[in-house]
Amino acid sequence: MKLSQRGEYALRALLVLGMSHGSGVVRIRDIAQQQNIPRRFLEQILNDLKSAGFVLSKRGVAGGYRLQRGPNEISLADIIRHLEGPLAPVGCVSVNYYQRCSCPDEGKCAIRSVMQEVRDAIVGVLEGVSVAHLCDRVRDLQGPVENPLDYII
Amino acid sequence: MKLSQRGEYALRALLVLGMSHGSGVVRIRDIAQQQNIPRRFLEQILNDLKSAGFVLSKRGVAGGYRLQRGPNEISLADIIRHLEGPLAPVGCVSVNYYQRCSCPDEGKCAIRSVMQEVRDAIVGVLEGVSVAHLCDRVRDLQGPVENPLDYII
DNA sequence: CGATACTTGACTAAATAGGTCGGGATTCTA
DNA sequence: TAGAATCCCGACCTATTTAGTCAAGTATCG
Repeated sequence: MKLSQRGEYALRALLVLGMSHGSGVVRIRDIAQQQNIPRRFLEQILNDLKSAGFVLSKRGVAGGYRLQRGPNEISLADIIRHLEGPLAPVGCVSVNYYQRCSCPDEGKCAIRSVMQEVRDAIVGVLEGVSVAHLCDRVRDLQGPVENPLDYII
Repeated sequence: MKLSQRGEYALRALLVLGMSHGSGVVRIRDIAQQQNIPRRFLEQILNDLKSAGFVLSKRGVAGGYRLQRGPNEISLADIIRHLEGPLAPVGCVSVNYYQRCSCPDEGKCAIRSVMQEVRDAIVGVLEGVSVAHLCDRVRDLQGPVENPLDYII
């Protein structure tokens, strides 16, 4: 599992939305400026997150984005699976994106058995962390601030 | 950490060499045929593994490849790091390929702290498995066979 | 109406993945 | 000592992915 730039931007954006969850929508421009993400690119990313059901948008003058579900209902595993595809290092041990490999018998493949362990280790971490958890970590690592947008993400 | 085709081929080749460690060299052609790897591509890969110090080669008529160090001295982490670069999902938590990211304070970055855990989980598995371990697994999963090249890898 | 935001789809440049190919250098053996 | 077998090396190629950019359109608010 490798996190692309796009993926990192998406996580940051979702974390921003998580931090200001409950207080209306946040504009693309604000997220982009604060997080130093190319605005046009972020538009594309948020659009994707929208059609995947992670966020909702509101158009027009007071428009912007907010989380669709509660921050505690979105795990990093879900997000990253949508953005980057399989969490597993090889297709033949992926649960959600399984792909048969060329070896004659998967049950007897030693490499596969190791990769299985790697997958489990990765998934174990990412399934256990939700956007809400991430927000908690932010608040733990930094003190309280006035504006949710002032947190370093 | 994602394993490319090239990386998978390399692991398979090293495992073949591990299985026949101690009984001379193995020809590229044999590995390629048995493992169904394009021969020319495998040449390239083994060459790379050679200059990285994982294998030795012998030229000429009875030539071929063998492991340079003992199978128990080569961890999957070492191999994959050489082949694919960082094991970590993002550069800013990589020990061997560290790369600063754009966030203003790494110590306060919540995303980074999660990625750190993912990295540790991955490395924990891969550092703990050597080529010798892989060979053991092969022998465990399959019975004993006459020719080391007959193992399914 | 007009300014402000999101929406949609097309486009592009650069890097990476997965190979292929030709010919050269060694080494064994007859 | 010729010739066959084997590894060695660098160049090349095509398709896909990555990281964006851009123009024009649609909804919303005051």
